[in-house]
Amino acid sequence: MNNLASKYDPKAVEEKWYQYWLDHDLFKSVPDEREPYTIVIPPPNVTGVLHMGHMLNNTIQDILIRRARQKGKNALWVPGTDHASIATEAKVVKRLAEQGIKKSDLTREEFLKHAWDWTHEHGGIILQQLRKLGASCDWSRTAFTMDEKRSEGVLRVFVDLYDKGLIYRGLRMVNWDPKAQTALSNEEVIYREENSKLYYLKYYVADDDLTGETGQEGEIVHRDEQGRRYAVVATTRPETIMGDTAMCINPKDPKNQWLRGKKVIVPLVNRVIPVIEDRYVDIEFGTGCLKVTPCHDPNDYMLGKTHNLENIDIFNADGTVSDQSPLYVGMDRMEVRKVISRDLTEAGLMEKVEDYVNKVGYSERNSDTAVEPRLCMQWFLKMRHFADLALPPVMNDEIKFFPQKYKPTYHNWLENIQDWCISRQLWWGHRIPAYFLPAAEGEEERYVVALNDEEALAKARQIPGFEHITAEELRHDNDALDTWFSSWLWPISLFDGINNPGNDEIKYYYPTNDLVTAPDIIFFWVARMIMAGYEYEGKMPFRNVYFTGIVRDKLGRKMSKQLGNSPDPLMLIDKFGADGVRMGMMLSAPAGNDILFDEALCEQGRNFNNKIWNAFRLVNGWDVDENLAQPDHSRLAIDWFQNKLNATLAEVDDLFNKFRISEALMAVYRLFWEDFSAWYLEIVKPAYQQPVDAATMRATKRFFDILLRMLHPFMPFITEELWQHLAERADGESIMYAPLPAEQPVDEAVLASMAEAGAIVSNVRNVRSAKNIAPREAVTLQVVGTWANANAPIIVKLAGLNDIVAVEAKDPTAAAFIVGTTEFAVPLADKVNVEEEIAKLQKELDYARGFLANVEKKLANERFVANAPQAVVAIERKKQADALSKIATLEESLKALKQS
RNA sequence: GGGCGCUUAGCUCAGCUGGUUUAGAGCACCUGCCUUACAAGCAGGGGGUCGGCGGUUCGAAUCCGUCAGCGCCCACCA
Repeated sequence: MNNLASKYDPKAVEEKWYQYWLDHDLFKSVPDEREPYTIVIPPPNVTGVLHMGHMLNNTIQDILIRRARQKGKNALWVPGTDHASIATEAKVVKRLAEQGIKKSDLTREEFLKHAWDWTHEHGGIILQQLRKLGASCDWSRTAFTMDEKRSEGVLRVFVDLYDKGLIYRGLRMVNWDPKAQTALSNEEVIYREENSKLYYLKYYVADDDLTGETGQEGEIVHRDEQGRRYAVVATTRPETIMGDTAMCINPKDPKNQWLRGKKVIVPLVNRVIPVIEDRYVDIEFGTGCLKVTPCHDPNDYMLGKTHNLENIDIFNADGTVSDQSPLYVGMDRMEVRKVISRDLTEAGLMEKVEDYVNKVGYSERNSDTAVEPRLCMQWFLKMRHFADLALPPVMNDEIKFFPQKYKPTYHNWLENIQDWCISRQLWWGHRIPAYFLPAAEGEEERYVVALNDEEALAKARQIPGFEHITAEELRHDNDALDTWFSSWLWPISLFDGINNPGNDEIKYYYPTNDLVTAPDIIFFWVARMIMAGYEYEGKMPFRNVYFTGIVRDKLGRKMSKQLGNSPDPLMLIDKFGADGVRMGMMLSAPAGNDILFDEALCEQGRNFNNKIWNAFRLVNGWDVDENLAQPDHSRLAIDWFQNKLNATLAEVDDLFNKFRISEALMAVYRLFWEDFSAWYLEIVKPAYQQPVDAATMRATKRFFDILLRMLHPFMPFITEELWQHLAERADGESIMYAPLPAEQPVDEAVLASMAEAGAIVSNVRNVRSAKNIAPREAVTLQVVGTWANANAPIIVKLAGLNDIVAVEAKDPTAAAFIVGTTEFAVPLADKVNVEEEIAKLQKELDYARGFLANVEKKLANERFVANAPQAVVAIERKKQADALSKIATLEESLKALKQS
């Protein structure tokens, strides 16, 4: 009857259909008269490998884009990759090191050659992996943040913002990554709580005459055995004392009044430094004495500026001690901490060491490297202007965030925004288009900012005194731009909107519709895209932002290589099929929460595929008899399922509009498994080897078609595979473009009637189950009193009845149950167990009485009757009447049973 | 220190502006079934009083307050 295997085999169909879609350019989009629907992919690192976060994120995007196609939109999903400067450069440096090559031995050009080689070697693997998932991106548009167009756009934007006065160069305390040896933005620093130590160091008073008394009331003066006085400073970073140029106390601190105007000696270093006073110092913390190291702490830097302190930079770029320091030159900062702690102790200059928990900043890209505050010249973008552009549209929901809870976070960040350090001391990236003019030692650096060498030269020659400067004399800035300085242009640059403003593509596709991304890049990327969008297009870059959760394991732990709890997505696809994995992702992804991923969910997805597959096998195997009349139960089932389908279509639509995609999937899942397979198909299914009538077959295939369309965004492969068997189609056609039916009204009465019929069927099955009555053994259903349900033929078929008969009083040896207010009974002859029946009915009676008591309590409350809406009171009265009737029925049944 | 969010069956979550029979779903669990679409399955079943306390109300899982626990984001206390 059927040549399809009894199990669905994803491997046999996935590659075939993906190739089919590619061969027929079905993911391709060009502007036309249809309404556009656009998504730009959050570009993964070009040399990255697919992980579970990508799986989730891209599954959602694919679902949205496929659904948009079904809705008749011109759907475009643009793919691409990100050059990820720090991460990629780090990988290249590491690889070179393995070959015995040091970056510092290479020229910029040589290094970049290696980097491009690496990129071409590993680049785009991740995009290949996305195809396995079924991602329907328009691959002909694949972009790279460092390809020609995107690079040109970045430079144009830099020049433009410089010309607008929004970019400046300055000496600032920045976050320095000593491993990558580059500056970082504030956002690239991750603070982690750490168990460290608080070291209490002795700073002796210089030229102490030893005459000072113990001090005034409230003063705390330390003395050693010789009577020499010293101050105690608490610090977590004793290795920076070589850079100390002052000690600071709060002028109002009673403990330390005696130190005012004194000078103290830096331990080991023996440098004499002044005691300064500043209200910045917290009297309560430690001893109230703060060591001031202006070059190695942002706050100390501020103090240094205010109090005109000397700056001693004791660290090199790689975190080793510089020759500015009198001690430990060349030693690594972390090593120094250990050594100096010992040396201080041995010298008797350590008062004590305490355990202390504090937060230490780490580089986001080199997570094992503590960030070092460092004073250096960098490029910055003024952010106030951009914050003012980007805040209102989100706060007033022109751009909607899903879930909404990220709005305050966004607001808070923009309110307190600081200038963005955009320069990186890296080669892999967009080279900063600034050109320095020759300058004498000590003279202030002068530069021009221009798109290319020629323009730079022309600009330079306009500067008085430089009319005859040559290209060779101009020095191109060696630094690259922060990666995010290109990513923030993504929704514009993908359509060449920077280089070629107002072109047809940008006009058609921009603003894009939905952005799907993880919340951890809300500042790095989302906020900045909004800024660039308004600056360069005057419009939002996207209408909705859907923040996915972080993918965790089922115990709620973050996925990590160390824990080994991060499954390989491709292995999962191999095991469960792409559709199964997609479903597994979505089943675990409630909107707005972290997702707890469990392989069992992929298994559930695979099982569902199998369910669909087998339902299809069933229908596919039916023979049609054109002359056969349609049975009543089939006609009724079709009417019911049509209504159920309409209701679910509306429900799914609503859920999608709210980005409740998991719930939408669950609605379709239940519709297919419960309503369609367990009920509808069981009703219309002909007896073994019997044909089905033509009308029922037509309706069933039509339902199947619509169900496949509804499922397609979630499970593109199996739906395409089965769809081809349902209808004749031309080469190049695809379920991907098969529209969903328009909204249709739902007849609630039909649904209610079937619900009642279903309850009756379940009750009879329950009796069968309890009494061990074989499915084939027909039973009779008695109805006590008057009752009517149009779906009686369905009940007869599904409950395996030979008849439904109305009776005045039920058979005394029957198993009884109540649905609604009507009592039903299945005569059992000798099988009845009177005791059990009594117990069962008694339980129901107790429940009904309790229920009634509740209702009557309400109705007895005059204020309820007076104040509650009429409708609510009416409902309560109906409940009361129903309960009374049910109780009467039960009491009568019990009485009869007990007499028998 | 500031801000946000969460706490409903064993697990993961719905339950929107308070009242559609004394709370729903999926999974898990229990019982019985290899009933020719599917054991990756079928049928049936048990299970929560909605974190604690107090308040508003005729009526609260749903609103307010408070306490407890959990989580996230931001912030220069060395």
